[in-house]
Amino acid sequence: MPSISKENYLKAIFIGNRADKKPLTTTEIASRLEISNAATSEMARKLADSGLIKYEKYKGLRLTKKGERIAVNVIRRHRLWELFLLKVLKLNWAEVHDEAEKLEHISSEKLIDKIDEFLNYPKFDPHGEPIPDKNGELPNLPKTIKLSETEIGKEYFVIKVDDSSNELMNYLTKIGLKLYEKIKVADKLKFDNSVIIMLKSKQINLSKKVAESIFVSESSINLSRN
Amino acid sequence: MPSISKENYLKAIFIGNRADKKPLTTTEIASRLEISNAATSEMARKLADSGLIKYEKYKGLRLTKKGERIAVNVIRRHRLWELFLLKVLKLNWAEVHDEAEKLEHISSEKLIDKIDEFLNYPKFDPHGEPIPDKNGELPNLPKTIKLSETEIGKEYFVIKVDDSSNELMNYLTKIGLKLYEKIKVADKLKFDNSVIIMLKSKQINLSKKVAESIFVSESSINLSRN
DNA sequence: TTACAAAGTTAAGCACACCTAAAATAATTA
DNA sequence: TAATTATTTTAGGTGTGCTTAACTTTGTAA
Repeated sequence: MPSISKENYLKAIFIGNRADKKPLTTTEIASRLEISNAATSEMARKLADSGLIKYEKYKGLRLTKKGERIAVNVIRRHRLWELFLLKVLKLNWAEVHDEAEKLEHISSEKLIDKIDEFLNYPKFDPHGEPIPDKNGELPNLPKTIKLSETEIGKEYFVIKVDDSSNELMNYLTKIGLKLYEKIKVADKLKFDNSVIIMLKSKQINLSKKVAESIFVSESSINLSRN
Repeated sequence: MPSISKENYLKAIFIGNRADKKPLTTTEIASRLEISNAATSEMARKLADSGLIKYEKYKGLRLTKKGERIAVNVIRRHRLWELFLLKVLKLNWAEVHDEAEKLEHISSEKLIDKIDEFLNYPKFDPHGEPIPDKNGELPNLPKTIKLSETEIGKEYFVIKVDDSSNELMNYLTKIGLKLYEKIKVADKLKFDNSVIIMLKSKQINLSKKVAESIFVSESSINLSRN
């Protein structure tokens, strides 16, 4: 079982993973984890020694199958805790992330499975990110586009929101925009690139920045696993 | 905020605290935490430096008010988590303790308060140990005696059980003996010092060892805080 | 194609929390 | 009381994960 620190490196590598599969640089990992380059170089060597990543000096690094399994498991633990803390224990957005960040490293497999069961095997976390199952399988996600890139007049389902800002989550909660809801794009203003949507006959104007943080799909998704 | 390690020392000192209030020895703490004497001596110095314990070399140590506040808070976190894991997430006795042992150190005040609220401000953990409230106040406990020291023919309420053995907890669960239940001492056998009790018209023979691990009172207790 | 800036690695050192072994102190017994 | 034994502390050392500073490699612009 890798240390908390090692789990965080593996998770950062998994999440930072690029679409083109090119190796990540140690610098990218360092900046993501907010530690020095030096620490990352050193850790890269250790992780490579234990077969968790593939690493060539000056060339970057990528997860091995073994490392990926661990990373996916950490992400499973994180996302289940986030959902649990928000829905069951009613923590707010700001608290949920930080708390899950700690809990993900110290929860036994058994505890996580119990939480999974309690929540009835959810497929998505509160931001719409997929929750890997016990075997590391991710649920299918429909293809999503940014709300800012939608077509006027069409209907969409809200599938995912950027999880990096609690401010955004609070705002969306306040205006009543929830995941999986159907919306209609009423208009898009050239002037400021804001998007006007219809949500249950209510008209809402979303700024460019907000519209770029909301991911929608033309098809809805099946939420439960069984 | 003290480190996990420091919290464990403070907790061990609080729990090991003697009735006569005499200072504990570093050796006692070391054995409780299963670490070397040397480590404990060193830590005693550090804790004394930060004003969490009073420590005189070769003379033993005791908590200061400040140290006690922290210890009680750790115990609050532990006992709330134990109850939560057992009742809500249905972990078994063996898992509950180890898990709580980790969770108690990384849970924010806010999270603990939410758990407290979810459980409706319980006064006792699953072993019958009192749960300190947010201010560190412990609920009143009735005077208890060991089941092995009761009088034949009298009725008692089960108040507390020794929390050091999961085996015992499993056994009590199996025979259906729960906390707060009323029992009648039917007989006590001189032969093997076992105790025969009536539990809801069912007769159960408890061995000397079991009877010494169960604490009872003649009066029942008020379970909820409000 | 070279030379130099940016990116990345190694080296040396620190804090923490532990260890074993040796030294110091306290307690016990002759 | 002195000697012996038991307890407790100090000294020196280890592994982890971080730091800054110095060095090496890589990529780019002249």
